[in-house]
Amino acid sequence: MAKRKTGVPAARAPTRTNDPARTMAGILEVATAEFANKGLSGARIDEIAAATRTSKRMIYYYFGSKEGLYLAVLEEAYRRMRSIEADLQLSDLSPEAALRRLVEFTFDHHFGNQDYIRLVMSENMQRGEYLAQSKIIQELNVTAIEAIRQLYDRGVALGLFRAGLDAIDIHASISALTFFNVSNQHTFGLIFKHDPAAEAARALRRSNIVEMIVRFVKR
Amino acid sequence: MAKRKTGVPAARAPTRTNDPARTMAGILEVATAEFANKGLSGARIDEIAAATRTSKRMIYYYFGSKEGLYLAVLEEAYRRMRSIEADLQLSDLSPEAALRRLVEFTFDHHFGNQDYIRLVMSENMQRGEYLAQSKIIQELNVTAIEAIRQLYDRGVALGLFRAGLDAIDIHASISALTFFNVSNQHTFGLIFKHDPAAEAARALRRSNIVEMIVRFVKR
DNA sequence: GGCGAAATGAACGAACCAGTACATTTGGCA
DNA sequence: TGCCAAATGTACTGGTTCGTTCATTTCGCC
Repeated sequence: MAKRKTGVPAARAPTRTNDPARTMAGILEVATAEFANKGLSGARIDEIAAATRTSKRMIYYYFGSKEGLYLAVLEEAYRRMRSIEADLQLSDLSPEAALRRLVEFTFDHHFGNQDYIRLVMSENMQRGEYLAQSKIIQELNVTAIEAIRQLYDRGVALGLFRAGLDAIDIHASISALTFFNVSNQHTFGLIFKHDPAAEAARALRRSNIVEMIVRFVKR
Repeated sequence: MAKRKTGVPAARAPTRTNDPARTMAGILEVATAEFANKGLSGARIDEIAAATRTSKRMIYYYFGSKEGLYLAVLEEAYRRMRSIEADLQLSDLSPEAALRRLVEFTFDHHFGNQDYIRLVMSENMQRGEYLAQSKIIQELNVTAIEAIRQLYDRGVALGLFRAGLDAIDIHASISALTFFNVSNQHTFGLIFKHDPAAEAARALRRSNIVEMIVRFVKR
């Protein structure tokens, strides 16, 4: 108002710059943290907007609704997850080494991406309602299964693993053990307080989980 | 108004009956379902009140606030959980049989009490904030650990189990595998759809979990 | 049989919150 | 260089939701 008005370019006044991609990315980043922290119903659009460089208006402009934003956050989180676990070179290793590596990776990855864990928890509280709406996610974690199937089949062929197991079932066990370690840390830790040297406790837990999976598949 | 007024007892008109215990129990029951379904922030006090024989006024009269009601629900759920798992006669069985029985029981119990699972999920979304406020819960699941410790020590003494394991760690594994089976059923089932003969799949999953735990502790 | 505390009912209010109406600016392109 | 669609800012609104106020009824007890 005071700066413009005349034909003068106003010496590059603090003027707005259109940058849709940046705006959307910024919204998604803030929204991811908010939804991960408070869940779908606990999250507040106003708080997301306030933490953004832009305004609430833009959230609705790009994502349509709170649910639309939530779904976009969910999809992005799954997509990121998949792309990371894609470049895990397992075929070079022996079946058992590959399995150990996979479990260790999953454990560390879950521990290091608690926002993702909490988003999945949240989505399970919604009974998968929003994930079901997503087309792109359906085919996602099939790759995770493929990695297990391949290493498992190799192990069976070499006589190292016992036959008759299901790759999905193995995946379920790995996920359960590593996911729970993060998802239920608060209630579990509260009842059985053992945080002194949490670092050491976690390392021990990690190796026990690896051991449990390996023992399950070996003959 | 029309019924009373005169000294006539009005032939036992549909008159109110004070029954605090019943009122509180009714509120708790409805609230448990609501909080389990929608979580703390998703739950609606008005909906709880509507589903009750009584009114919203009574919820605040007895529980003070939404959070107070939530905490009461949480405590009651944990208490119920503990009382059920208390009468599991494990000392009569061999260590391995006892362990199998404990895992099977936990699996079935988690599957059969999904409200409890969802309340625990919800509480973990709140980072254990409310559970931490509860005095009575702190000492609760210590009994669950004791059961494991006893059967494990017996197994080690008999040379059946390998030494050096931690009862809390074993408990964590059992909980993780059985809890996840319910808590993440929606996202997991969505990605790897395998519901045909869900009954059979669940039985298989159950026996695999038992097998995994047993293989972990045996020499 | 009546007194007072406990228990209950009905309606209301104030804050909160998702979503929108209106107005403006930016920037690619003809 | 001017036009128009895309992008953005500001202020508001209508419904929802926790919690309360005011009034009444029940019932144990003296």
